[in-house]
This record gives sequence, structure tokens and C-alpha cells, in this order.
Amino acid sequence: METTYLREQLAAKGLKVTHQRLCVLEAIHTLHNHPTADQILEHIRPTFPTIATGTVYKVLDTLVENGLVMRVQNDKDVMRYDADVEHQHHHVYCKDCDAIGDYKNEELDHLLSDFFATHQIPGFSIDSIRLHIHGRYTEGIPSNHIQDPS
Amino acid sequence: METTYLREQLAAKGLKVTHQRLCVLEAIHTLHNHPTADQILEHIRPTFPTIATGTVYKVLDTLVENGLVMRVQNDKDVMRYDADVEHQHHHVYCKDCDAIGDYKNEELDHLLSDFFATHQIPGFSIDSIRLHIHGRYTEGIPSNHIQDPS
DNA sequence: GTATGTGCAAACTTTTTGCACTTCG
DNA sequence: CGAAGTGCAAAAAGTTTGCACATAC
Repeated sequence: METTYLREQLAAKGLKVTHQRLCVLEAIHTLHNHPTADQILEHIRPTFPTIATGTVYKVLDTLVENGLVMRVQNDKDVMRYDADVEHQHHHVYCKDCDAIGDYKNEELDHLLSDFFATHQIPGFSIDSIRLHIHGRYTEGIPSNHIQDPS
Repeated sequence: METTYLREQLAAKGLKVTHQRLCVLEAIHTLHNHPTADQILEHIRPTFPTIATGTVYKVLDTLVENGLVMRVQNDKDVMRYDADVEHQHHHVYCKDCDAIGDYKNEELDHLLSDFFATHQIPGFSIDSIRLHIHGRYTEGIPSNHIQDPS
């Protein structure tokens, strides 16, 4: 993966561009299946065996705090991470496998923002709305990719 | 709290009606703020000091498996529990405090079911859809109660 | 009576922490 | 050079497990 973009992402937030941070970012982008901290570590170790577990957690915290990565999680699972913070999207949770897929649809997003524009929640200011779509993949392997069938 | 209803809930699922299960169910209903396992324990201990931690976790698992209780969770938090499984509702997450409120609106639910009736997700069958509404409470204490301002 | 549930304590998993050392800018 | 980041290893936090004992039905 080209790291120029990742370096820029870090620099733009005033974060130091370290080898560890690049590796973690790159891992989440590559393992686009909403990886766990452990999967991120396993992905990095072959090429960077000395990276510390604690470092990965600290880097993940920093990335989340700076909005470069999002936390995602199942009801019954470890924390997982999503590097796609650019495109507003929702998540699809399979009850059988532990896959978390992406779901994107602009029509839906308009529907939601229209709805909440006219239905404010008293005493609460909304930052973002995310659908958790629960169910089952019916045919084999989940694609885990954004779909916008508009 | 009247336990007759709780006893019936358990019996209806073919579960044995034990003191421990009643206490846990009662606690989640009473602590309507989506309590953690720990808060449930603290609520029970004064009147039932000998209940074991492991038991509470086992009871919670059983209740979730049988659909009497739902898991709810913040991005950065312990597991929490919700005893309102009757009324389809969504959750409101405050970024400042760790309150999780309820949001209920039938118009919204119709909007969503209409949308997904005409926009199936290929290879996926939907069981339920839940909004995670992120933002901040702007005025003091969150009410944490269902609102349906229709 | 018997299947089911509970208590207990030990163990496991995931994540956090503190501090000396290193690195980026 | 100095502030920010990392490695390490220990420990916290939350949850699970196994097995003898107890209880609901």
C-alpha cells in the first residue's frame, strides 16, 4: 500500500509520522473486514516483529481520538476497527458468522437527515446516526463491501 | 417490583424460576438506565448478599439467549443490558457522559421498514434495525426515557 | 428424582498503565 | 534539543469456566 496518503492523514492532524502508526493504519485499510487489535498485530508482525502490543492499543486510541479510525463492535465481541471515516456508512451484523459488513446508501441518509431535521430530540444534539442492521448472510461468504444500489 | 410478570416471562420460555433470575431481571427493569453487570450486582447485593458474580453473568447470558434482555453497548465501554425487549426502540449515546437513552418513534420505524422493503441487501436477510444516535445531551441530566413525539 | 441452576475460586482475554528509552520534527 | 511516541512487562478489568452442591419442577 502506498503510504503517502497515510502520512498525510497523520500529518494533517499534527501527529508524528511513526513507523508504528503507519503500520497500524495500513493494516486496518488492508484488512478491510473491521479487524480486531489482535488481527492488526498479526498482520504487522511478519514485517515488523518488534512492535509492542501496548503500542498498537495506544496507536489505535490516538487514531480514534483524531478521527482517522472508528470503533465498531458486535454485541458479543472484542473491539474492532474501521478505517473508512470518509464515507458515511452503516454496518450489517451477521448473527451466524461474526462478519460485519458495510452498507451505504445516500437515499437512506437523506431520509434520515430529513426525518431528524423535523424531529429533534429534546435536550440532545445529534452528531451522527448509524444503523446497526442485524440478520444473517444467506448465501455464503459476505462480501463486506460497500453497496449503494440506489 | 411485582415479580408475577417476571415469573411469567421466565416460565413462558421454559426457564426455571429461580431467586437469582428474578433478582437480575428485576434489577435491569428497576435500573432502567441500561446497567452494567456490576451495577446489577450492586443493586442485588443489599437484599441478596450471597449471589455470585459468575451467576449474574450466567443468568444474563440465559436471559439474552431467550430474548428477555438485550445487550447494549457504547463504543468504549463495558457490556450493558436493556430489559425492554417488547417495544422496538433505538438508542441515543452521549459523548460526554456515558448515558445511553432510549428513542422511540413509530413514524421512523415505518420509514425504515418501507425503505428496506424496497431496498433489500443482496445475500442478507434482515432481522432488526437499530439506530445508534450519537451526540451530546445539551441540558443537564438525560431523562433516559422513551420519547415518541410523533 | 432428575435435570437444571448456583456458588466459588481460579483462569482467561482483552486492554491499560508506568516508566525508561527512542525518535520525529 | 525537546516534545511526543514506543517497548516492555506487570496488572487491571471484565468475563468465563469447571465442578461440587443445591433447587425447581
